[in-house]
Amino acid sequence: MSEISSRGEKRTQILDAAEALFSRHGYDGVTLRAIAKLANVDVALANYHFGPKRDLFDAVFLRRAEILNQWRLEALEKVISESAPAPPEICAIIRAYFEPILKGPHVHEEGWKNYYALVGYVNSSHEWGGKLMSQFFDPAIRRFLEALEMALPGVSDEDLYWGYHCLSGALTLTFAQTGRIDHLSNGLCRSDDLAGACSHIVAFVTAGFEQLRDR
Amino acid sequence: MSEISSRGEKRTQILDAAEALFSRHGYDGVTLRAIAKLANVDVALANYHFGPKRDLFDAVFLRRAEILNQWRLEALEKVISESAPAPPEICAIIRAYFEPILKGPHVHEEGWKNYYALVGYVNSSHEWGGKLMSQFFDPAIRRFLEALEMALPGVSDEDLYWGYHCLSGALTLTFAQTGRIDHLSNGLCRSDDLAGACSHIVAFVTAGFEQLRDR
DNA sequence: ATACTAATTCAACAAATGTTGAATTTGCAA
DNA sequence: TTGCAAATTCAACATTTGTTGAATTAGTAT
Repeated sequence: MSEISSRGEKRTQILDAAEALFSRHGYDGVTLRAIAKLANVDVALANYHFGPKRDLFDAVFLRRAEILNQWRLEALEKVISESAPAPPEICAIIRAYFEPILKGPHVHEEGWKNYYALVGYVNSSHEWGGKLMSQFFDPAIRRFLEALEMALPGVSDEDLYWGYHCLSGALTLTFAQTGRIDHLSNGLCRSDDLAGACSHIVAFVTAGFEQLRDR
Repeated sequence: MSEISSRGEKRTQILDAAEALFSRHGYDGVTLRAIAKLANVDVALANYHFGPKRDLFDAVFLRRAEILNQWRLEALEKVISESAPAPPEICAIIRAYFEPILKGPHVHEEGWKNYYALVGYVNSSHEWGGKLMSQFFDPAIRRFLEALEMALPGVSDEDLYWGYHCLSGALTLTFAQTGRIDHLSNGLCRSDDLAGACSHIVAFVTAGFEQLRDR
């Protein structure tokens, strides 16, 4: 008929719907029926494709995690190799961490926006924060910290980790897109303008790390 | 008998239990029965004291919000008046924002730790992020931004707002105490050591703001 | 002690939830 | 076309959920 869904399409529709809803309301705030409704699909289909609810959440999280990591690592290796054998500039490292994910053409896609909000939710959540984030993002992060260590010789590990903590907090809140800064700034800054946020954050965070040198 | 609860005590027990559970599992992840059980109380009692579930959540959030604001504003006004008529040091402003809440003797109390985690949850959540945070914390934040504006003449509002965004992200993630940095640093840094985190964050954020001068 | 009100429990409700197994449809190969 | 497996829907389940009204207890003023 006039249906747009071809074979196997509904599986993706479920992932998209789950992504949109989980990112806005969290794991427990979303019912399988709400997902099914948004995806124009029967309730039972989610279970058929993904098993129990928790596995569906994992599937949503996993789908874009690898792509994200790949972007990051590529940009990072490029920066490192281009400046070798000298250590890269701090600013270049920070940019390699932010720009691939905040400035690509994909940031205007609804799906990626939702996914970023989901990462924001996961990262500052107790239940998921520990396991999921480590599982998928630690390798890229460690490579990133190594690069910073090269660029900041003599700086203590403790300082570096807390520096990353600050960076991560800023990125996570950006991801979450809560509309908080919009309200606070009377619309001058917009939390859904990820690319616009990027340059401000890069400058801010770069200064935060550079300050570690003279302590 | 040997019960410890005197009259009106159970109301507080409910608030404490709700605080602990909401902060760990979010609004939808907590059932009124779980709260009642942790508080050693019947399910119906929460409704009797606070009305529907949502109002209980608000009550939990409200209980410590005013105290928090008071601490912050006091410290801020003190810094401003002590340096007047010259604008205060950026570092002093930042310290006035963080230290009253991260370095007081209360940070070791279970209740306050839970509350901070709750603020972390609320701040990066879609449903609450906008309304609750603005409602209770905007006045103190605006005063804080005014002080920064004094100390950073010529810096654009946009830069200031994004600076606050970064600061807020770092603070929020600290509040959340997800154990992420513990895992990442192999136990070298501990996310429940709020006072220890404070000095690192203050230095990082101060540099982030100072960088705005020369742009 | 009595009466009265606030605090607390008890019992139960209708609605919503995740999950399951059987039934039906769909797309494709023979 | 027929057969077959994957995809999808249907109908129903046992639990759990927030909420409510009646019943009971505890504290307090008279």
